[in-house]
Amino acid sequence: MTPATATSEATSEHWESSVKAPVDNAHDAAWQALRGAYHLLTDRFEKELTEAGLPGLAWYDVLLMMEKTGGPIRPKDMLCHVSVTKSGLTRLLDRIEKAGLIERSYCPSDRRGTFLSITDSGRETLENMRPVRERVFGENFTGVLTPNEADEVTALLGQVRDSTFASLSAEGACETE
Amino acid sequence: MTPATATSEATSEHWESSVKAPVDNAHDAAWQALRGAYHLLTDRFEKELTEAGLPGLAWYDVLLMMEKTGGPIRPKDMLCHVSVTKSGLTRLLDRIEKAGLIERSYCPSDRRGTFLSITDSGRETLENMRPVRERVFGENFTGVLTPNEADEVTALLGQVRDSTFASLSAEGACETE
DNA sequence: AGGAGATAGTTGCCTGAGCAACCGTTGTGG
DNA sequence: CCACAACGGTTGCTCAGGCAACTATCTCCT
Repeated sequence: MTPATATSEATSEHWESSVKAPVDNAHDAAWQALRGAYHLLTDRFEKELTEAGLPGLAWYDVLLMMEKTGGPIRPKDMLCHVSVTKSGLTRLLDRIEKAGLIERSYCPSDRRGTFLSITDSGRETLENMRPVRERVFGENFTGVLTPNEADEVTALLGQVRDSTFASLSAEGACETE
Repeated sequence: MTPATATSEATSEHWESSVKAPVDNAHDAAWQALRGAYHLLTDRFEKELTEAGLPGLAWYDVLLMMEKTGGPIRPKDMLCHVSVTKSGLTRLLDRIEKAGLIERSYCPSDRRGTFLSITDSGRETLENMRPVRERVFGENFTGVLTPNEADEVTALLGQVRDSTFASLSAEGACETE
């Protein structure tokens, strides 16, 4: 993640005591739960993606996004959805392109820009990852929260997200336009 | 971390039909909210810590933990609370020690081990970070969620966390080869 | 007691990513 | 039409962090 990324050593047993770490108030407990849920789940997902042949979570995000949009997409429009800087994105795309999962081409409407398209190989790879996603999230997320509970999470954390996003935007952190 | 408010109108001009790709179900929305809330909040916190003079979030975690435990603590007992590997921790502690915020000494009961203690300078630094923490979390977490809502978050995400933790722990038996 | 493992911590090597400087392009005001 | 700012993307530099190998110690089992 940020640097919240793949770890094989730092998972499992290391989280044990953190799981039951005593907290002094409701908000701390909520933060602990949020943090733990996020880290454990992404760690597991990334780990299983890697085992299935996809180097990292960011690759999955990129491929998924490109499949969703359907047509060519430009790096600058990806920046809001992937949590890397633009230089990081350039190199991430370098790697993914080198692996043959996406292609770069010239953007006709803006000669500064680049068009990215997913290749057949990329689509296939993404398809291969679907069961992984379904397994992991099915076991630890979809299967754990009822749809109503999921809606609650969305409502509660959506507030946090939007509030924080507003704070950050006010400081000029991440312009999404 | 896909802020719902983010817009990519540059692309929608070309691909308006497919770009929106709204989240298809309750669980995806919940995951998006979780991810967004976590990333945005930690990014903001880390950024403000840095501005206040503390290089990173991990430094804060380490100092906070050392203050909480009071006495000397060993690196291995820290691994559960900081999400880094042991080698990463070694070097993180190197840096923090070099900055004079903690001290290493020999562990009398186990000659392999190390004792870590927080210095006065470290305590002071941590103290200086408290207002930062209170401001950020006050604005974007504590102030956004009522105590009852925080409890809900704890209950819901606690399930996810524990379930995922269980899956990871049982990884030895459950292989995907 | 003694040897086979496990454990705590450190280190070498390498990759991934942020920052800042840069280049070519686009857009804007005069 | 031109000068100049803003933008999209890439690259050099640097650093944090993971993995694997290593050392020194401890633990357990016979």
